[in-house]
Amino acid sequence: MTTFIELGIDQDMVDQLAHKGITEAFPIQEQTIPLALTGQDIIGQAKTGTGKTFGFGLPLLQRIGANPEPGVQALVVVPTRELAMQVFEDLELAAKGRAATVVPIYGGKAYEGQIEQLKAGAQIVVGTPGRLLDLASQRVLDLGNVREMVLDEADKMLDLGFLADIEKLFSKTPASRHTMLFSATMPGIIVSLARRFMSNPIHIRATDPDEGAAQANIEHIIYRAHSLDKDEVIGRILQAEGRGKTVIFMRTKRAAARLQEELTDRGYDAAAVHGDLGQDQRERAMASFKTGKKDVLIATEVAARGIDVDDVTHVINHTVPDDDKAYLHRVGRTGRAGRTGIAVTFVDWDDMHKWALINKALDFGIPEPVETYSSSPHLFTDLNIPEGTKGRLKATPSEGSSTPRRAQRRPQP
DNA sequence: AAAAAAG
Repeated sequence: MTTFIELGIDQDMVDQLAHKGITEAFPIQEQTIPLALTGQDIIGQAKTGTGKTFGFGLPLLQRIGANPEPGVQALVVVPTRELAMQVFEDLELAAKGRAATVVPIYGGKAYEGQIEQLKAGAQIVVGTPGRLLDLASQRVLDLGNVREMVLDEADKMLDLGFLADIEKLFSKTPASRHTMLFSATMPGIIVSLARRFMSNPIHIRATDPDEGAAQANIEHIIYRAHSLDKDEVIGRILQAEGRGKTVIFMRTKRAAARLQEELTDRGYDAAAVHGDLGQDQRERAMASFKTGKKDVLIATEVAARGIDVDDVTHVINHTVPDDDKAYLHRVGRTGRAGRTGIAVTFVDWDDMHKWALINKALDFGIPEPVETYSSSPHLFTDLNIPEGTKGRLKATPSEGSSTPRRAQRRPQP
């Protein structure tokens, strides 16, 4: 085991982490922190839930120093507002004993408070591209003195939807800056593209090369969906013994809103987060899920990346995600920090090909879908969820019934 | 094609 002290992190930050029970460095942290401290540009790749945030966050904070001059010197860019909040909170925790201040900058919020914090001299900014550029063009955010720049979920940030904004942000910072890119997924084409913004980057992969792309501690269960009632199966999963928090991913905002209504009707108090909601609603939903006030979160792709919630035991893909990367990020909301998790994916008839591509890319080795599959070693048939298998799923009296069963509220622990 | 990200 390696301690953060051994990696070169200052005692005050180590103490703050220790208060939260974080004492041992993850492999990605062991590998990136010493290099990042020297100013080496880094592309850091490690599986979901294995400590990437502190892998860049600790060296970033340390290089900014405990008593930096006022003014923005570090910029962390992320793809969603909720992830901005979360990374902000992580950095703020580590920097608690320092004069350096961290500020979250993202849309959907009043400008006033953000502008005030910047004017007050905040040194470290965590934000989403739109609002960052907005404030930069208003001359409220000066990126001319940025020494440290990070793209979290870097492959997403360099994807078509974000690339133009990211280029603008880079162009407003000094070329001499220290640059770090982190993600669980880093396609070769993105790595090549990334070099344009970096100087002699080292690509660090904290993964066993022959281990496969998926998290080993997540069990993948694949249901052929065209002959089953998804609501029925979801109802059973929500009653599964030992179920903790559950995230249900939907393809569209409308579908997410509809399922929330449906589950509410059936007695499940589910939170929902998607882009049709106001920012205050989004934040309330995330908060109630994090605290456990609600243990089901219905989400669009907005919650697929980076979001770190303790005790998420199940992820349900209501439809097949776009590609293998999207699949990995979504299911990576469970099985974090060494825990185990279960990922259930419904494959509609129209999505069979999409699933086959994901199956191939991730090397799951699940045969061509004929019935219903689990990644291993269990082979399931439609709706025939084996009773007592690993105690994961509870058989229900309505099995085989054609009328949708009214789900019962799960007994509170 | 949808979602995300400024308003």
